[in-house]
Amino acid sequence: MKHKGKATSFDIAHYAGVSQSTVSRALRNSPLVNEETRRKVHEVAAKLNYKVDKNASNLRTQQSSTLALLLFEDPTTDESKINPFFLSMLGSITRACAKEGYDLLVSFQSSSQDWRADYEDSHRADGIILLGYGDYLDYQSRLQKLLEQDTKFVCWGAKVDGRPDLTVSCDNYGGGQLAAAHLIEHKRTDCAFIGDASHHCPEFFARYQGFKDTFEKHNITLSERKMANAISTEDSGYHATKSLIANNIRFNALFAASDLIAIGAIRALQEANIKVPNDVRVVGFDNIPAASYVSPALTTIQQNTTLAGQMLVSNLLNLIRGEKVESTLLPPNLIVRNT
Amino acid sequence: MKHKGKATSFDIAHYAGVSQSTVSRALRNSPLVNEETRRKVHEVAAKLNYKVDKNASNLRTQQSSTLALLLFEDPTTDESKINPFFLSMLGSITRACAKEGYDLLVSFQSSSQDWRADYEDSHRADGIILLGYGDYLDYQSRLQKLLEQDTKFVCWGAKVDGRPDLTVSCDNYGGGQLAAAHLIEHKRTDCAFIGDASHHCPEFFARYQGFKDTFEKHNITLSERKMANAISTEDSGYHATKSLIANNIRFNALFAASDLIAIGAIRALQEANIKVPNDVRVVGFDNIPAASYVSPALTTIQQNTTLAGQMLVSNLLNLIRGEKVESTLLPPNLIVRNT
DNA sequence: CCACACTCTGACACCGGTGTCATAATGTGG
DNA sequence: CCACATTATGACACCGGTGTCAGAGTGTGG
Repeated sequence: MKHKGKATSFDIAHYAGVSQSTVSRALRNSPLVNEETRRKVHEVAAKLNYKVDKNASNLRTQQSSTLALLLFEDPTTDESKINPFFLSMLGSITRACAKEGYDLLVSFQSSSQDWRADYEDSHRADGIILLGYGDYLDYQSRLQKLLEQDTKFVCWGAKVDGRPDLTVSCDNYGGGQLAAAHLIEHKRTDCAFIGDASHHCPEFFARYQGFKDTFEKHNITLSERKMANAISTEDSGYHATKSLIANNIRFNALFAASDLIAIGAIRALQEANIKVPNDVRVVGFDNIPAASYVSPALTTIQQNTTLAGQMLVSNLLNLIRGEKVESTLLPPNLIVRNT
Repeated sequence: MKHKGKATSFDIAHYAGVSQSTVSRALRNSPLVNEETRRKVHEVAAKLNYKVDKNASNLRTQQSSTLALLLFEDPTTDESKINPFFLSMLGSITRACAKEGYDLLVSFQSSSQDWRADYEDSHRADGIILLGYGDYLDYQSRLQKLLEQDTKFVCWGAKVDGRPDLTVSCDNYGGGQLAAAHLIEHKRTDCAFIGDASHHCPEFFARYQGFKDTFEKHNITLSERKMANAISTEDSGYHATKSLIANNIRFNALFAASDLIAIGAIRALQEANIKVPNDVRVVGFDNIPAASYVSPALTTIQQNTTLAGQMLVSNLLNLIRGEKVESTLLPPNLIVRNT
């Protein structure tokens, strides 16, 4: 019963004394096959350590039980450090896939290069999940191309008007509102914002809008001067905050568009001998693992990554199955810690 | 020239006015095909947005240009937080795969459940990378089974004597030596160790051994009492350190088996009003991204994840190609920060 | 002009499954 | 006992490529 190479369904058929067709049916528990034959086949298959050849199976059925994840990195980020928020997402997406019986192909994309978005074209994956902040070079036109090719995909991130793709995202606007309400409650109305309030990054923009609008509802106008641009890295947050301080701009609260930015901001504040939270309260966004490790522990707006991963996967699967799917907005959550 | 469904090589053949065989050859730039035909075929293929069907191709060639990554989680860790060190590894492995033209299938394994290690059996992947700390339930016997099946795989982690698998690992023993040398240099010889010095986690054990041996070379014996067990989480490090303090155990330096443990330890020290690094110097292990964010920034032993990822992938590929491969030991690196 | 090498192309089997169709075996009612 | 439904099985085409082999077409030397 020893073999060279992997066993095929023909081997099983031979040893079980049935035809290969029957083996195939038996292994997939088709009701067409007799209970006893089924048992016999399963038994032989187990003994030979037989596994269905996915390539053959996929080829025939024209589907792969595999999803592809394209992770877009912040172009300026150094290559060994990946945004921890996306890593959390990756974890939950993997798990969600596994739960649905799908495998996951992971690819990190440098947005500068050509996308490696041909997983579906080449029948490697049934659908694609796009993960990344911001609006990359040619993002729109590339999405358009995916749509034209009738590729099944879902995006993580802000729903942009006029972009007809299916998205799952955190309610960034609502998160901004939560942050504002929290600071107002603590009478900190002289606020700085570190992030990017332009349209480059729709997520950051929405967070800022929700933040600003809430203040305005309380008849407080945020000063344009107290804003600094930053991308989602610790370093960028540090330098942006540093430049505010250097320009002698004062504030008693700071809202950062992401936790990494917030962590960098806190470093800059502490270096300038500004006490957190006594002098300046800080609120971040994402609730990355490190947020609870830094000291003082970061107050932040949590995105529910577990749920997000599940929604991305289940929306994508529904799309693949041809069901009607709507873009999904997930509620954020204020986590009050020590800043 | 508009099609329903995806184009096949027959479609290309039809439009290019050649046979399907020639299309296949032309697309793979076989020297057998005439330059002009080659160009023509490529042109038509591009126009039809043709992509080779990987399933068909893999089925025929019996290889998948895909590697699988099995990530074993610390069983006690809450599901949304994954050890950041492994996430860094994941990033570098992805990149290394891409560079070699391989795709990567990612799977998170709960070690309690059955391994999902049949990627090779089912021809989904040409080889497997195993990533995880420690010696899990049935780890040995499962590896044995992989070996018997002649599955190609490499492991990250300590080389355990008598385990005939191919590994890539950081020189954990050497890292422990570095940590010890650093502390001795600063005259901190009254050291605590937080981790697991038993054999449960061979990586942690090797780190401790290198640490201890270096002290002994300086005629200093580490007190068994100043050790506490912890798994690689912030929380575990916190509680372990807390219990040392509660037992009135004093020390002026602390070596943590991982950065997460170190970060938890620092929190416990600070809560007990013990100053870091003035009262207690702390050295971690891994150099996870958060290590540089926490304050004071963590002094730690760096593992070169970029190189590690590359070595895992290239060793595995060599193994697949049937070349002779040796287990690889990577040199660690002391990163001095503020603890 | 023929033998032979060389270049390029097409026909065809093949990879290992899945789905369809035909059919053998058995049971059931009239 | 025959007509017919029901159940279980095998034969076979098929998915879309790749590799082998045979042969057409052209060139070169004797």
